[in-house]
Amino acid sequence: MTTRETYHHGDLRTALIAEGLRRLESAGTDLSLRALAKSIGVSPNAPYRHFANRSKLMGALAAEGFHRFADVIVVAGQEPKPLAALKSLGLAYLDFAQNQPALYRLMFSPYGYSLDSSACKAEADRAFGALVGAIARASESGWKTGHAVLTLALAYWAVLHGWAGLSGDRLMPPGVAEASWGDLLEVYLV
Amino acid sequence: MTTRETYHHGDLRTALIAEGLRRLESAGTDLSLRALAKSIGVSPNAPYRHFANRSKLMGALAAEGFHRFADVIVVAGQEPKPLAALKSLGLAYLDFAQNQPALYRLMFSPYGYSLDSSACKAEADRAFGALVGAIARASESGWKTGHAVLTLALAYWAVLHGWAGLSGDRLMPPGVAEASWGDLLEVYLV
DNA sequence: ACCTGAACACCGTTCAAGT
DNA sequence: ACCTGAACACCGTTCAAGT
Repeated sequence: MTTRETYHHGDLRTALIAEGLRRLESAGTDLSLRALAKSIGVSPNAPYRHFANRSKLMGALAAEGFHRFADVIVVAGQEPKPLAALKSLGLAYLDFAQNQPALYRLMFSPYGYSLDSSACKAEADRAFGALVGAIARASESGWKTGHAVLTLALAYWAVLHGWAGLSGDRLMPPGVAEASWGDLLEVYLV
Repeated sequence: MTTRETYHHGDLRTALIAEGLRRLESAGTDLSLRALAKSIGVSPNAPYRHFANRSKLMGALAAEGFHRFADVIVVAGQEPKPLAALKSLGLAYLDFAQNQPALYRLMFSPYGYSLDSSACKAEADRAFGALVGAIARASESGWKTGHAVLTLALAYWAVLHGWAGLSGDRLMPPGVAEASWGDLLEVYLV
C-alpha cells in the first residue's frame, strides 16, 4: 500500500513482491515480469538476481497470499462457541477470496501452490489446521459425530473453495447474490 | 481422438478446436496460438479468420468442454432412485474434472466461461438444470426438506467444484486419496 | 553482490497481399 | 472467402559486462 523512493538498492526482492501483489488485483491481465520490473524502475532482467524465473516469483506471491490467508483463518477460528467458530471461519474464508480474487486464484493455481510447495504448504497447513481444530471442537460438542473429523474438514474446505471459485467468477445463476453466503453455509453446518 | 489429413481447407475452425483440446491436456504449458497453428500446418495468423483473438478461441474450447460436461452430467442424473442419482451425478462430475483437469480448469476460468458467455452459459445451465432436477426429486422424496432446492443445488455444486479443484491441484493433505470421494459426498448427502 | 545492455527465440496481433 | 508474408510491440530468459 505504501509507495517509497528508497527501492532499487538491496530491497528489490521486497519491492517486486509488493508491486506484484498490487498489480495482481489491479491489472486484469497476466502479470508480466518485464512490466513489473519497468514499473519499479529496474532493468527487465534484474528480477533474475532474486528469482530463478517467473514461476518462482509467482510462487513467492502465492506464498505471501497463503501467509495472509492463514492469519485471517486462524483468527476467525478462535471464536469460542464451536459452531459460531465454524461459521466465522467460513465467512472469513469467503471474504478473503472475494476481496482478493486474483491472489486467491493464483494461490490455488498450478503457478501458486504447486510451484513453491514448501512455503505455500506450510501456510496452507496452518490454515487447514485451524479448520481441523474448529471442526474437532464442534465434533466434541456433538456436531455431526457420525463422520471423521478429517472428512468433515475436507468437505467444509471443498464447500468454501468451490463457492469462492463459483462466486468469484460469477458463475452462479442470477438471483443468487452474496447475501446467500449464510444460507449456503447453513446447509453444511445444519 | 481421430487424426485426419483432410484439414487445412475449409475445416480449419474444427481442426483448431480439435487440436486445441488435445494440446490442452498434453502440453502442461499455456496453449499458444502460434504453436497451435504450426502443429496444424497453417500460418501463424490463419486462426484469425475464424476467431477474433486468442481469448475467443479459448472460449470456444471452453464451450465445447461445457457441452461434453453437460452430456455427462445429464446422463448421470437420470438414475431412477433420487439419492443414487445425486451420488451418481457427483461422481460423474468429479470423474470429468479428474480426467480432463486442464479443460475443467479452463471452463471455470476467466478465459473460459466469462469470455464466451453465450455458448458456455447455455451448456452450464443445462448441467446445472440436471443437478437442480436431481435435487428436486430427492427433496420430494423427503431429503433435506428444511432447505430450498436452489440453495441445496448451489451447495452441492460448490462441494463438487471445490473438491474437483482441490484434488485436481493435489492440494489435499497427504493420506486423502481419490478413494475418499464417496465418503466426502456422504457428508453432504447425509 | 547486484544491476545493465544487448541479444535470442517466442508470442499475440495487424496489414497488405496473394488465390 | 480463406490463407500467406512481413512487420510491430511485447514477452521470458541468457550472457557478457559494468560497479
